[in-house]
Amino acid sequence: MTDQSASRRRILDATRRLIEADGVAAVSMRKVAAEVGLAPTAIYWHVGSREDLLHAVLDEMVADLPPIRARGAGARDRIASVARAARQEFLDQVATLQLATELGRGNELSFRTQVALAREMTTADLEGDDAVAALRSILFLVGGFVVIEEQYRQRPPGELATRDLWAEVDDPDIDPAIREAMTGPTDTDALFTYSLDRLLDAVLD
Amino acid sequence: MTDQSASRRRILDATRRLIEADGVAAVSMRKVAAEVGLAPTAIYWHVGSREDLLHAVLDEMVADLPPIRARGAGARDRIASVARAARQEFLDQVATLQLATELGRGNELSFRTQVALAREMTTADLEGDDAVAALRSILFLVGGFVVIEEQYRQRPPGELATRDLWAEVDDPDIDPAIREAMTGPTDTDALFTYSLDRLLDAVLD
DNA sequence: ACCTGAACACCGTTCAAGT
DNA sequence: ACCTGAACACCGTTCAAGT
Repeated sequence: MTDQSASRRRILDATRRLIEADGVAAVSMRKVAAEVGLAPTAIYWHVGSREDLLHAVLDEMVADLPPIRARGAGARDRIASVARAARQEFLDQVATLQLATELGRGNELSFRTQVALAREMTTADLEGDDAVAALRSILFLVGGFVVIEEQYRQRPPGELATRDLWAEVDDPDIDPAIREAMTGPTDTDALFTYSLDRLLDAVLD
Repeated sequence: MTDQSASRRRILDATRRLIEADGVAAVSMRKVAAEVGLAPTAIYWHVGSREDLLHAVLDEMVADLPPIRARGAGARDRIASVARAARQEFLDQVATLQLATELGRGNELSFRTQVALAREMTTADLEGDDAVAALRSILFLVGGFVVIEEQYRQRPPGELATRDLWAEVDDPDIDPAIREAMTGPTDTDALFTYSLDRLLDAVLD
């Protein structure tokens, strides 16, 4: 691992820089090669195909993720803190999430959270099918929020947000107050806390 | 709308066929052109760029989606039925979801569910911030499930599922029964029903 | 109005050839 | 072991030219 060639090291670093600056789509073999001052074909010798290259970069990104640590005293607090930490991790590391999704390795990221949750469930003496169902439902909540928030952030300039679409709704079967509220922005932080709290209410003991 | 040229019609149909068979990535101007028997450059005259083409196809896919209808008598049943119908719609129309995500128009799909939920909230006399928070949390639950299930389905052949990763876990802080259960398959239908029920428990009155 | 062909600037990838 | 250059089969897109 430590005796990799300097060229390989520079190729991986340049690729990661490209991804974090302009997204996965911005990575081309010719661009990476230019960045490190090699012929495009030299990349193949060091890291293999474009896909191999992206996988290698993701490996390093995943290794660099901070561990998910539980905080707090009670079981509920600790479980909630894991869920919040997992979400925060990917809000902070958008490139990692995007690359993992692109390569079909989102499950690897999810796994870290699964293990952390399983530890807290065990500590809290939660057992059996209920514990597993609770674990998985929390997992989907976190994963769902992260992925949807990410999609929301990547909405192309021209596209309308749903709050704009709501401004044009004129439906007598819909409470005007609800309609009005839907034209406002969504506070995803607050919504996540709310959803998580409600789910934990229902799922724990 | 009805007086579009036959060529344009055939271009849109061929593109949609390509997307539904092999995914968005399989759509190239040259392939579409070959499919309809025109020179690649003729596509530009009829539908504009590749992006314009994809947007036009998505427009038609969205128009073809069946309306989301509430079923049942009580408020809770009707709200749950909307959530289930919304999820089912996209499990049935994977190509539509994939294309919308790719084009950053996932919010449009979400909007249909938002309106249907707002109607049921109004009928049930749910009002104020609580109703909106409930609506949005249900929305994120449905959206999260749909997107994650979709990602899960697209896992490339070589990649490991998290259940495989669990098989190698040997952590004294994790209940062996939980570990064992996590090596099994996830019944996403049951998990969705479970999560939705728990959320509705906590969110409705 | 509708379509073609040539052309440009990009891709990923293979492979023989060099040092 | 490490790297280059030529080459192949693809891309999206523009534009002048044809009917």
